[in-house]
Amino acid sequence: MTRASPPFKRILLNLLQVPLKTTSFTQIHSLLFTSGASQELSVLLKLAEFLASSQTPSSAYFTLKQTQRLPNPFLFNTLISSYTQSSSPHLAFAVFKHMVSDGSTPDKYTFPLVLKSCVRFWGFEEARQIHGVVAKLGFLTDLYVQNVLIHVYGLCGCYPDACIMFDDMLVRDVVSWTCLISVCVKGGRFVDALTLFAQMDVAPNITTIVSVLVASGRTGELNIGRSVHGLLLKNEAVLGLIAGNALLDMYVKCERIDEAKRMFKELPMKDIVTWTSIISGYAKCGCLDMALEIFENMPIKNIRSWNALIGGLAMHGHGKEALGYFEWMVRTGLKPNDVSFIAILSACSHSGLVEEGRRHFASMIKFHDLVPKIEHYGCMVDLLGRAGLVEEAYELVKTMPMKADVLIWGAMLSACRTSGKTEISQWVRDSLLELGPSDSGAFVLLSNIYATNDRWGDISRLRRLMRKKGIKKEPGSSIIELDGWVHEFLVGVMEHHQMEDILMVLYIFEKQMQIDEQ
DNA sequence: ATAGGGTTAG
Repeated sequence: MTRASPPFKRILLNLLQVPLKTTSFTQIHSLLFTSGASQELSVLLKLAEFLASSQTPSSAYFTLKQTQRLPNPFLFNTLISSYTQSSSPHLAFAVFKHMVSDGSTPDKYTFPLVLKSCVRFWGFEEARQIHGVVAKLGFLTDLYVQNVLIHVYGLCGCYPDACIMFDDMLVRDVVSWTCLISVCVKGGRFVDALTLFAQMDVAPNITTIVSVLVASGRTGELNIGRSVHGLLLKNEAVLGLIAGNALLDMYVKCERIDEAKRMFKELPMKDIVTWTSIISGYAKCGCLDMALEIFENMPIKNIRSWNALIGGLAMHGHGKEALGYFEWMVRTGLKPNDVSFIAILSACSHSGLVEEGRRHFASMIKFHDLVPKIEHYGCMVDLLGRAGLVEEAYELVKTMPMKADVLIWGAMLSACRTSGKTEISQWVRDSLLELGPSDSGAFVLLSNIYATNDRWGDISRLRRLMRKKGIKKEPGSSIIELDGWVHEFLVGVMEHHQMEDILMVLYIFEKQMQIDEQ
């Protein structure tokens, strides 16, 4: 018998569906060979998936290898992709290592699959090694491989490498551009994302547009967001869930609640993301009643929906209510995350609830298994500072496990201003200066903090300080030299000519956009 | 058989 009979094949496939004990697996395994089913591709693919769910990479690898006279990359690729989707994605890399050291040559499909696993386990070093193998085996010119390398490097915290990949490419397609743009967005480089979009020389598709909408929202570039919206309308794009949500959230982030409301009404599909987004919109503009109403009518609520509501209450000084909803959320069995704690700590801070703030901060570690990040320390410093407890804030900054950043120093500085503790205040100023010229971005941030608080005196003092320290950048802007011309870019604001570039791109691609969303 | 997208806090 060279081929398995159809019923037998079906039985095997069904057996491979369920988790098995080792003994029954051994029996199936021998049946595979004696029946000839090991020649059936569909059975082998199921076998690969099954192995990934139950065996170590090396035993899975060698089992699959046994089924073939020559190593078959296709089967190993399936194994890699199954491990990538599992809860232990780094095992995909282990399979890859076996392939390479065992002489089973990877093919062009292997690299994107194994690189994708690196994104899931933050494997920058592994990605580099794979990159080396890619180069050695001559796959560096493969567009898929190049694109996924941009993506992996960008998401594993190595943005410069992603840029190098992108710059070195001779041919870039829409995915190449979209990869880099989305990497920028994920890393908070929103202006860079928009600048890249303005330089695109291929038509964007809906995936590109989604990233651009996020970037427009986060930079508050309503004009770009609106133009992108216009482009979608002109293309008669049927908005899918993701694009619709991105558009809605762009209006929310640009604080255009009326437009967001209209979008919300018109969206053909809504899910938990849509609801959360509109709540945060109502969160933000002070329409707490509307936010509450939507929240209560939501069919499903996740941690982000609760955080949006609690954060909104906190933002508008309803500290007690925010805490109430927090307790309620915990009672429903949802686990608060780090953002939940930023929301309630800032609620305590704005409402002067010192004792509650201290208690919740302590409970993060004790009861919720969370490690406070610098933002949480920042909230606490702010809370203590506002309550006039400068000494305690000072102790906290001294004992916290990480280096203080400019926001912490900013909170300390305002605490000192009202307390008159000159000794601590001097220490804060000295520490701030130690951040040094490399941290000129920090000064810009600080000057923004001052600016929003109408503290222009502080700003001019800060500028003097920066000049004295040899920090060249003026706060609030950065200078870039291009083709011998010096352009000054305002922080967080697009330059006029950049804006025009983007509108031009939108115009050019008006009729070329590939609407690939159903 | 391989690549890219949305929501929370400050």
